[in-house]
Amino acid sequence: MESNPGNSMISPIENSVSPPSGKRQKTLSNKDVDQCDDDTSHQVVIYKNGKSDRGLDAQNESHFSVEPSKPSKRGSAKQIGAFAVQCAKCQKWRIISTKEKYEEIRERIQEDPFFCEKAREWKPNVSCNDPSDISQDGSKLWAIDKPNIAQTPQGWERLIRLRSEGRTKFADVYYRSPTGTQLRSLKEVEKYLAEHPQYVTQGVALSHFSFTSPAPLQKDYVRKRLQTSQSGVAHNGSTKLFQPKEVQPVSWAAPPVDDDPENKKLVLYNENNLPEVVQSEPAAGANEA
DNA sequence: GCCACCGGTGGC
DNA sequence: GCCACCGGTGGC
Repeated sequence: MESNPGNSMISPIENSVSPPSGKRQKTLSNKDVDQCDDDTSHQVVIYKNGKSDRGLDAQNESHFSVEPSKPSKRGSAKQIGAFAVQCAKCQKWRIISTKEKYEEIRERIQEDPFFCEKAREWKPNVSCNDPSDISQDGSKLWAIDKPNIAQTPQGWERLIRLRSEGRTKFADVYYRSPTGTQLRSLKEVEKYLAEHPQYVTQGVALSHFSFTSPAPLQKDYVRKRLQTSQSGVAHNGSTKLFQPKEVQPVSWAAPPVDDDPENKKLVLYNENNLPEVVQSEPAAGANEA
């Protein structure tokens, strides 16, 4: 038995803001991604600088959609563009069709490793022989999600809101209750459930909630208290996209790091309006809507 | 007025 | 030192 489920999941996130006026000035350039932390192996993020998304592997983007349920009041919010999971066998990334499916997989990723075949539920003939659905080329913002996060209860929604670069935190996690109430901590959930016992009766429990947010691959996305380079890491935040080849094997995938409960999932963020996918290998069919 | 976004901080 | 929690507030 393979000692480790070693697959990770990621989810591309994109900036769904689609302001016609589009004056996004943040365009991180390629410096963003510096995946140093080799040991973490649990979080990755890629930021997409608005370049071209030429060879999009569209087939996925069409399905997924993390609809912002609300036209985002502030146009700056970045939204998750897609969710992906890494095959425990071939290490390739597969875009997961829906957020729900993603959460379902994430919840059991350790006991029930993900393999390309599983993606056939929404991508008919896919196998390990097919190219990865997305590649880490620095054109998107990536973040690794934590494993073992319970599936969001029916009727509820788990939201991840990214903060902008340079803030003190990477993202905020919220839950939206069936009645539309947004809750931002376990305490609030606890209180809410106490006030709405019907959900408890239905089986909703505190253990079904987790406010643990994904972490960015780009380590300096979040402002550090002191950016001294005390750890002689290879952290060269200058301009450079990390090289897919080199990087891939690192963190996220980390098949060998089985005991690391962390490294299981990833989330990918993207600042553009386009949903998805990087110009990875020309996957089969680029059928963009 | 509401709420998305942010920073501060107390507790671990 | 990290992160869960929460209050403040500016943009809409």
